[in-house]
Amino acid sequence: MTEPPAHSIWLRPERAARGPVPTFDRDRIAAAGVALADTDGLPAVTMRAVADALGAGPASLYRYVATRDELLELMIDRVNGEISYTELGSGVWLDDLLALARQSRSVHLAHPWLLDATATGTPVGPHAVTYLEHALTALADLDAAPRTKLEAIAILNAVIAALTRAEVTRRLTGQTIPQWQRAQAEYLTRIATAGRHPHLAAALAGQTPGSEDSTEALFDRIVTRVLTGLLGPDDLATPPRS
Amino acid sequence: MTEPPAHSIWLRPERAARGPVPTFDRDRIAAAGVALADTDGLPAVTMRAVADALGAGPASLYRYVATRDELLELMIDRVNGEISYTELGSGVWLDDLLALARQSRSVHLAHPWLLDATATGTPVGPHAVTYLEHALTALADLDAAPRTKLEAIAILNAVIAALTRAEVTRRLTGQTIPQWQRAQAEYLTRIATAGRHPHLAAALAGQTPGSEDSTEALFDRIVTRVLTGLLGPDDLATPPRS
DNA sequence: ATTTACTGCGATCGATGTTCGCAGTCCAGG
DNA sequence: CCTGGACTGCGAACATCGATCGCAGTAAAT
Repeated sequence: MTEPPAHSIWLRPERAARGPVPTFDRDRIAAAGVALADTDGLPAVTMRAVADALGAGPASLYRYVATRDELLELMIDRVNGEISYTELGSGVWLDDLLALARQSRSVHLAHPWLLDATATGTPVGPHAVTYLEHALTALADLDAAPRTKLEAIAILNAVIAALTRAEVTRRLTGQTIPQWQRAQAEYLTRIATAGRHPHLAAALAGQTPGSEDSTEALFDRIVTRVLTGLLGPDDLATPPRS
Repeated sequence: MTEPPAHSIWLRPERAARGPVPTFDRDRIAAAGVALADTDGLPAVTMRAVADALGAGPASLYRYVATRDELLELMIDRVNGEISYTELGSGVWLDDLLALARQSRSVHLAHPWLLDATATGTPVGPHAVTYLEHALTALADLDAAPRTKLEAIAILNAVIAALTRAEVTRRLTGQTIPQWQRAQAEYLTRIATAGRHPHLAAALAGQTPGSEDSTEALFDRIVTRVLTGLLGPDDLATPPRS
């Protein structure tokens, strides 16, 4: 009766009661995975690669992790631990959430693979729970249903992800690596100028690549507007329709 | 000198000038992939599965598609073609974008795998361009920079995806399929009630599972608030900070 | 000391994306 | 009408990946 632990990895004890002392631990494994992903991207994080980055055999990892997705969960939670909460506690919920968003953004920029890793609806690890708790703390004085607050936080995270993804791809576009971005741009302009898409053509033509806003300022502005739209007073939600 | 076409699939001609008439075409392949994904999920869409759903050999697909990701692009574009634009043209940009968002939502609900397929920053196909054009048309009379409009649309799409993902997982939670949702809920409540997370505990306790709003009404309300926050008048963005 | 439970891991399985080469098919140009 | 070149379908195979199995060694519990 060796019922396998169908639980989440966070509910499973890290060390067993009996048996030899393990050579590694979850932290070292997660660190190795993060290092690999940071330098060579998510696809480079294979079980074998992580294993012999640790100097272990290919099958040894399965003593610590039930599946590759659990390894990704460890990695995600590890970089979520890099978030700092020292700038919170301003007393203004919008400022606190903005600080939180900035922290999340910088983590995503430092670990671009995080965007792909969290893209599939991944369960939340301990550090994500800490993040959630701080966000709810920031909203404690706000008069809104808990459900509304949780939804606002979820949407904030989605917006952060979208903005950061655009930023990452924009950063890579200037470099040498990518191929499909060129193809997409060529395709877009070709389609737009081939008639039948006048507004798109105008929008693409109206792009002024130089003299952009500071990326941080733009990020702040958009996050601010989304948050005020979501959590601001009710009369903002029924605007100039008239 | 058989330089392979490094272009996007949308820039590549579907049929060759010479040679035998192909047995299949991109539409049929995309349809087969969509059918497979609809019934058994995205992982079921393997090259072999699609091939012999079509009655073809495993390697024949590569005459139509350079890689599996291109097959996914075909599938994505195909379901994007299910979007209807008949309810647009109200003259009020918010109503038009809301109608667009509703259409996008229903497509995502009809094809849940779309969430995972578009999660990785995928290039846009012809039908996505049509979608973009309609969104820009709705915003034509609005006084804002093209860049702002494009960003607002991108964020709207991200919000739609987040809301729809929550809806899909909520729908599956009631059923038999998933395992990790239970584990996650158990983990969340255990963590929250184990102290150190008072606001989370309060928020989870404050959930009233019965008497929820209509999902459509909630969707409309959130999308409306996000859009007015993003594209509404400027004085909304500097709120009760006082 | 014996039992029990765990660890590291070589070998291996099954599945998947993709490539190669060949035989057959169809169109363009003469 | 014919012929050459280009394309098609596809069986076979390759590389790689996630995951499993079983065994020898080790540490704690009894």
